[in-house]
Amino acid sequence: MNTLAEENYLKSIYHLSFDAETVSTNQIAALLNTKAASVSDMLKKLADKELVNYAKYQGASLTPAGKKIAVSIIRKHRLWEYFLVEKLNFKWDEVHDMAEEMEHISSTELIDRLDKFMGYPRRDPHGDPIPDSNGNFKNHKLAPVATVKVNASCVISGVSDHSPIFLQYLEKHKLTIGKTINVIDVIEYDNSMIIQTEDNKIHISRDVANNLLII
Amino acid sequence: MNTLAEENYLKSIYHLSFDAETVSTNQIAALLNTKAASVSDMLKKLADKELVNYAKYQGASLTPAGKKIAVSIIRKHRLWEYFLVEKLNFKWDEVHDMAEEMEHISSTELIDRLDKFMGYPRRDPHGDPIPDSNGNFKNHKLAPVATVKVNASCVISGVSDHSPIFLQYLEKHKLTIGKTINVIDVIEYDNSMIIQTEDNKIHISRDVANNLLII
DNA sequence: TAAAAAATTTAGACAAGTCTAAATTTTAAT
DNA sequence: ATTAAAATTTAGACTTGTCTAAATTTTTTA
Ligand SMILES: [Mn+2]
Ligand SMILES: [Mn+2]
Ligand SMILES: [Mn+2]
Ligand SMILES: [Mn+2]
Repeated sequence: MNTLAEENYLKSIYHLSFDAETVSTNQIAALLNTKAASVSDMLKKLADKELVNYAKYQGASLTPAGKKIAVSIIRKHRLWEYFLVEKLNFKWDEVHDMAEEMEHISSTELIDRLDKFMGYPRRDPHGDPIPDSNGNFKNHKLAPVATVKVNASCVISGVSDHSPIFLQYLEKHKLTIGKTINVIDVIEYDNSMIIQTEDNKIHISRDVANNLLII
Repeated sequence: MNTLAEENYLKSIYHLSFDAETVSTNQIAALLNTKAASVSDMLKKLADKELVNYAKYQGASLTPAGKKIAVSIIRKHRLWEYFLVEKLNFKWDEVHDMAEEMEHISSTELIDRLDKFMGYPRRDPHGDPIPDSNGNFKNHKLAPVATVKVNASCVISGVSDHSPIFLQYLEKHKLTIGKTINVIDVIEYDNSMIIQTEDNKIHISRDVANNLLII
């Protein structure tokens, strides 16, 4: 149906569309580790296939057809990540690259059966919502810990950086999905924070506070 | 490491090597649904990478390195087929094409964990042996039902045609792996056979008798 | 609002993998 | 041992996806 490259472009545009109406060539290039020239070529092709809306120099957005494909890839990615963690006992920092390959297995029957096999999980190991077989899911934006006021409590619900190094850091400090934390203090100088977790009190940098998401 | 195309060529050469020492360009082309010219190009490339032994016009064979890759692809293919049938409840005639995609998921850690998750199965849904994580397995050639003498009994242990149409035919007549059959009669005119299964007596054509394997 | 900077597109090239048609080599048949 | 047929390889072209360098457009800045 669509090539692996096309699927990856659609997925990238979808993820980038979370913040902005329209997505720029350079944003896509940065996310996919390609060059802007390559992105221009691909946007032309995807526009021909009516999977993206694209006007030269004006950025791109997904058409409904393109969005549908993007969501189906994301569904597959997250279900495979869940499988790898829950059934094969991988850690949450180990599964992303494997899922990047597995999300391109084409059969939707396969992914629907996998979904059933696992009991229709709602969220992947990183707290991200899993679209159902119709592509429906709530994708509400979570707030970073950085926005929490002193003395307020909240529950860790996601991450905006999925890199192994960050996930390992969180794991080490037991800052995992579902844990409740309380903000003790914010150091104004560098915006770092002292937080009380269920397990201990720790000092997190501004970067960590920005990439750790809460409800 | 190796491209998808390279992996498919290596796997084809491996399968074809079962019957002959060296494999011809046309045999590979037929199996892969490509043209002989494409095969010549690829054999040159694989010879450069020292994955096949290749002398122009003389056919090809796998080097130890090429064989190792081929076996690892076959291991993945068969483990995924087992997963699809045993965990996701697909039928044996539905899984081959999905496994053709899944066998190219690169992680060996993933496939080793999948193997463990399923309890180290020895054979795939079609009776083919599954190589262990070191690539070791017994691949002894099974005899077709066609070679069984009248009145002899045997156990169905494999198939040499994996097409859905053939597998569905076998399923319909309960000629599945593990079933015992007894040859009642052979019709000399067309080499068809009357066989007694655990369930009923049926008349199978020469083609069926050639593609159904027994121990 | 005109020049400078940044972003984007176009032009031209390349690698992988495939194809058709033509040339070459091997094998089979007289 | 020639010739005919079959198998295989080479030549040249095409597609997808990528890149660098140059040209163009948009956005910033002063
Ligand atoms: Mn991921
Ligand atoms: Mn995830
Ligand atoms: Mn198969
Ligand atoms: Mn099989």
